[in-house]
Amino acid sequence: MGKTDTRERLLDVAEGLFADHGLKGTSLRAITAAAEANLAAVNYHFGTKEGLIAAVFQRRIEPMNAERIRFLDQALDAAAPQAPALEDVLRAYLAPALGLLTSRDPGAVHFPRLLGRVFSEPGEIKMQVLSQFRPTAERFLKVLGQILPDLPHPELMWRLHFLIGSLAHTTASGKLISVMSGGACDPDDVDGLLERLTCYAAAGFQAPISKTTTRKARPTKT
Amino acid sequence: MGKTDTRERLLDVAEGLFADHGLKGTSLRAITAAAEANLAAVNYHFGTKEGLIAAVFQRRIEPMNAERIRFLDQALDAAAPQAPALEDVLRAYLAPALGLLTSRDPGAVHFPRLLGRVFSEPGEIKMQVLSQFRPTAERFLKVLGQILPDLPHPELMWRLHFLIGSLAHTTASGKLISVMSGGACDPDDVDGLLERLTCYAAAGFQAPISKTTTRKARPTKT
DNA sequence: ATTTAATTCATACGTTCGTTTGATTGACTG
DNA sequence: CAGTCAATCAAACGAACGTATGAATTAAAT
Repeated sequence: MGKTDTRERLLDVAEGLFADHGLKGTSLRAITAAAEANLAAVNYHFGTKEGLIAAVFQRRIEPMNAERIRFLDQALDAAAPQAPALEDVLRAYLAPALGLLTSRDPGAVHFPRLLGRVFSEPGEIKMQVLSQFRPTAERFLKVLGQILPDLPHPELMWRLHFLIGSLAHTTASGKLISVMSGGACDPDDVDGLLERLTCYAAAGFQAPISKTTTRKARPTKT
Repeated sequence: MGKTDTRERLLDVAEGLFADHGLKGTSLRAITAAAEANLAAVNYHFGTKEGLIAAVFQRRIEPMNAERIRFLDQALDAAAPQAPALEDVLRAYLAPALGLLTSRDPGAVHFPRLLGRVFSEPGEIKMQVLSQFRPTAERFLKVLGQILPDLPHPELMWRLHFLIGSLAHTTASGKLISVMSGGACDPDDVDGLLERLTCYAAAGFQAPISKTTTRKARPTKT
């Protein structure tokens, strides 16, 4: 009793350690020790370290994609036959990622941190993870394009890119903003964070396109 | 002739390799081999691997801070005695980071990528690097606070945090958006990127504060 | 109760890592 | 010329890494 499956314990522990110390920075010995399992357990259950990494991501990404789509459909249904509010679409995208931060699932708390980190990992893993997000992102882009019909498609992609950056940075850097702000900003207030980011990004998405790409765009050098 | 100082060559090579493969993922042997130097050269010139890492960051951060302050003062002077435009202040913050992407300095091209990565590195190094950005950030926060007097200070910090996330993600993930957009978005158009991000963030900073933190903020569960 | 399959275990292998050492070089100084 | 000092070099060190192996253990099935 109590002692869950070894395989699951390894995933939980690895999730946290990967988020804290990076993929290369976390040894199988550290993982198996923290999970109170034998060193060979990882290779037995996942074949190789890369297999473990892939399993850690796979376990969370699919449910997260599903929840995003579900929230999006919810917003679409609620507003039908009209288009949903921009804020609601953005919330549908952000909430599943931020929601993990308050999850009761052990290990899930660390996943957003790990996810924010993967964007700056070497090519192989990054691309493999990111490809799993693409179909969901494209569904959102389609809806966003209908809400903002005047925005050219590449511009829309850039802005979603910016939003994902804000999200990733916020989840990956943890209590950093708390330190930088001297405690004035509370990163544990997930609901508040969701509102803040939604409202910030909604304004950004609605910004008029800058037509002056060729003006004295850059502050003068020297 | 030609062959520059070993110390400098090590810094240039390390900068690129760190950006590509991470700090833990880059061995001293890979660095010294690429720099055509002896393995012991790193320990001779920098004491330890951490010393090299610190030197790599230190070389770029101070000039970058100086340039940000210079651009900010430039904007302040140009608008005096009135407050500068929000866009110009944001540009002053973003331009020095993005400008490195088109620098002729060998290695400088890779630094923004490396910088975007450091936010998701383990505590020690992250805090050390970030503390060097703090004084500059506070100067910008002061000016931004004057331009947006109705925005509470924590809210302003959050929005700068979001902006830094967008910046870091854009520089760290390199050609990712090009792949995801099927080539529709060109990450090498640095001037365009600066304008895009400036205009997106300016709108975000000006967004009205969401008063409804307690409303049905989150899409309903289950 | 005996067999069978799945899991855990201690142990070891071959690499690669960061760091250290002591000799060697080369240029400048007295 | 002899002497000094900073820089480079080949070689080696112990530690930590991912992985493999075969025996020991457990649980399920016959």
